[in-house]
Amino acid sequence: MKITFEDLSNKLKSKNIRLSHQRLKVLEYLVNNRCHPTVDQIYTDLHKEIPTLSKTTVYNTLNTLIDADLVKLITIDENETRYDIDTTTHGHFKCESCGAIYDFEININSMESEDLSYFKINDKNIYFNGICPRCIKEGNNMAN
Amino acid sequence: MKITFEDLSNKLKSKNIRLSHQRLKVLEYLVNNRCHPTVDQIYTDLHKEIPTLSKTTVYNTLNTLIDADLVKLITIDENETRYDIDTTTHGHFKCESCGAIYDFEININSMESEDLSYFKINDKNIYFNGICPRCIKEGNNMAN
DNA sequence: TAATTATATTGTAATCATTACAAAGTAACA
DNA sequence: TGTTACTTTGTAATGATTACAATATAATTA
Repeated sequence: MKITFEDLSNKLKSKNIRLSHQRLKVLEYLVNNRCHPTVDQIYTDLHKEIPTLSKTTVYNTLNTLIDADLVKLITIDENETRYDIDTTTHGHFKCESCGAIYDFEININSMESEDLSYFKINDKNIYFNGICPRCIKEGNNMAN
Repeated sequence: MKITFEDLSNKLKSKNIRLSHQRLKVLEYLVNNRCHPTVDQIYTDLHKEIPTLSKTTVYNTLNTLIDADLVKLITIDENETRYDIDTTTHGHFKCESCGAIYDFEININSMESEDLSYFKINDKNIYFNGICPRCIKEGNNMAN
C-alpha cells in the first residue's frame, strides 16, 4: 500500500492547495527519495532540474505540506531537520557512524504509559541511535 | 533513587573534568530545574547569580556534560534544544497548547523491532505530542 | 480566449541559535 | 609560590530559517 505521486496530488487538490510545478516536484522528490532528505539535499538536487528554484520555496513548500499532513518533520538530531513522506507511525534509526537513517516497524500500541492516562496523544515519535549492520561489519564502530 | 548534586560532582571528578564554579552551577541548575530547560533559560537565570557568566560557557559546559554522559540532549521540536539531567531512558510528552514537557515512564524492553535485529542500539528516544490534562480541562485544545 | 484576482515564487535581507577563536583568568600540581 | 594546562569570556563568524516586497503564475470570471 505504498503511497503514489497521484495519490498525493489528489490529496493536494482535496485540500485546496494549488498544484504548482515546484510543489509537485518537491512531492515527487520525497516520494522517490525516501532517505529523509534535508532542505539542502532537496534544493541542491531539484535545482539541477529547475534552475530558478529558490531555497525559500523549498522551505515554504515543505511547511505547506506539513500543515496539510502530507509530510512529517523529523528532528532526530540537532542542526539537521529532515522530511519524511511516510506519515504513518514508524521508528527511525540513525547510524552514528555513517549517518544513514533507517525506518523500522514497531508496535506502537504496545507503547502505552499509565503516566499519560489523561493526556490526549496526537503524535508518537521513536528515534534510536547506534551502529548499523553495514558499519558493524566494516568495523566502523568507534565513529561519533 | 534520585540523583543528587554530590553524586554528580563525584562523577565529574571520576571523569577528570575540572569542578569549576560555572560547571557546578550549571549542574546544580539542572538538578533543581527538571523542566528540561533551554540554553537561554539556563543562561538567563544563572546570569542573575553570576553576572560575568557568558552564554558560550553555558554551551561549552553542556557539551562537556553531554560528552561525559551526565546530561542528555532533547530535540523534541525544531529550534529549541533542551537539556535533561535524567539520563535514564524515559519518554517525553510535549503539550502543543502550553508547551510544557512532561516525563513519562515507559517499558523500553517492550519496544523491540525485528527490523533492528542486526543493529547495535546505543540510545532510545521517545517523544509524544498532544494536549496535557490541564489544557484539556481549560479547553485549550485548539492551539498549535 | 482574455482579463481579473488571489496565491506562489523569488532574491535579498533579517533573525536567531550555535560555534570558532584568541585573550584573560583560574584550577591543579610540582 | 610558580608553572602548566585547562576554562571562561566576548566578539565575530557561520549556518539554518524566516520576513518581506516585487514579480510571476494559477485559477476564476467575463
